[in-house]
Amino acid sequence: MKILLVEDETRLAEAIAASLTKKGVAVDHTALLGDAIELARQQTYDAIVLDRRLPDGDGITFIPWLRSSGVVTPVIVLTARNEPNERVAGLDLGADDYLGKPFLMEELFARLRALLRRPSALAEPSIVAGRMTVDPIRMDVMVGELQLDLPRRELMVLVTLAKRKGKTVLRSALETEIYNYEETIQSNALDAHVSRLRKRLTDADAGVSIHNIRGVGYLLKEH
Amino acid sequence: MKILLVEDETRLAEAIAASLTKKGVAVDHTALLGDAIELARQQTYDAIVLDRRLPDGDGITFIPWLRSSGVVTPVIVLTARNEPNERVAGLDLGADDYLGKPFLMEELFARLRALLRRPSALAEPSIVAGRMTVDPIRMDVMVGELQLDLPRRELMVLVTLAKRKGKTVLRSALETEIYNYEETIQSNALDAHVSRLRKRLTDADAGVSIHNIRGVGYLLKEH
DNA sequence: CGACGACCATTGCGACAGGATTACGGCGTG
DNA sequence: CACGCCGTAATCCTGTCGCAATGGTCGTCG
Repeated sequence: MKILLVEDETRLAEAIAASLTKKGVAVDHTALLGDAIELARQQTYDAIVLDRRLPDGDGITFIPWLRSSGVVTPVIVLTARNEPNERVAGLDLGADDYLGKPFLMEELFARLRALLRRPSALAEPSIVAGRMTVDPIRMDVMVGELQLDLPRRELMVLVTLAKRKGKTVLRSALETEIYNYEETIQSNALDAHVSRLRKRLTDADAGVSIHNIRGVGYLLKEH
Repeated sequence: MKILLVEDETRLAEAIAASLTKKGVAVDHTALLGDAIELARQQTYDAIVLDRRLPDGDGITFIPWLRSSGVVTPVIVLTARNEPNERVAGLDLGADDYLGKPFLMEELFARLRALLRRPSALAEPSIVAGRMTVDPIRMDVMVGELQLDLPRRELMVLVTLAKRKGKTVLRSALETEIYNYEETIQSNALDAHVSRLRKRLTDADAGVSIHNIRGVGYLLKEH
């Protein structure tokens, strides 16, 4: 899961990013509306968390722009005060949820999950593969009755592969899904994660295997 | 799928070529407008990626030349800044899309796919042949419910044959489609690929066969 | 009608690129 | 300060490719 965070208060942004990252969510962060537009143009996110007060304008103007570009990604708007009229205006413009500051990280994550669960959104029910069940929203993995806890990066790899099980996932797609634009990898870090993940999957007897398509990407198959 | 890349920044050009090649797209690359005209005259491409700033002129002048020659190949223009007025000018001259630098390879590929999907262009819906479904845009092949993973070159052979299934594809056409003008083959490499591809197709029971027309080329038939 | 030559099919080989694995060190966390 | 995670890089391993040798098939021409 990857989200775009548009927030100019550094401390808050860092807190949100840290909290979500811990849960296996990749976060692209920017403080400017202009950059946000650029990023949204370049890739698709599972959700967008948007502050209203931004240095270069009202965040809410971002939403019509998105929608007119045909982007249906759910948007959560953060606002200093939870004024009812702000709420209405925002929702009218296509925001999917509102959250007044201050708030608990837990609540933000819960609302994100809720949005992603909605059938209208890019709903993703749990994925079953082999003896394994992957919940791409809660970001957890069960093998049989037992929860398999995986390190963050390996979890992200597994979830994105599971979302397209049986189909090849481009190497580059994996990279953009798992790393944000700040952390560029300049080695085979991805391969290393896949390798370690494979080991864990066989150890846990998950009933799946990760294949490589040389020069193209990876592919999750049940066996 | 084969595209013409006109770009004089070596590093960027290499990055684009590498990225597209990985996805099974053959790339002819030139840094000069003059060479581009020459190449476009000699063969047809599925799309053209064109930088504006070139050593021997503004890339955009290429488009009217193309159009007046009756070439409808879609063109994506790369430009340093995504200025609205540049945008308008370019689109007026017949460019099909604009992409401001810097951009993600993913986006370029996505836009290429989008252009090729347009009905006006050389639209290519999935091709069904036997038990096999070939998606010439995503460059993948399904047999029944299973994805058939093929090495890059064999994949390219299969896709170009599938695009004209039931019709003979000239040997020379296959060669220019699969190799760019830098890598010339001086052996029966093509035959070897066809042979290995045949084996994989029968193994997977794809329900098609590749016939040879002596002295002319190859032909994909369902059986 | 038979034989020769051109063309094609198949397969093994060596080179090479790209992936797999793993040890190491840095870093954060409890 | 001990442990686990992560990125890096060194090493090993495997798939793919172009090539060429061999054997087969088809057409043509004497």
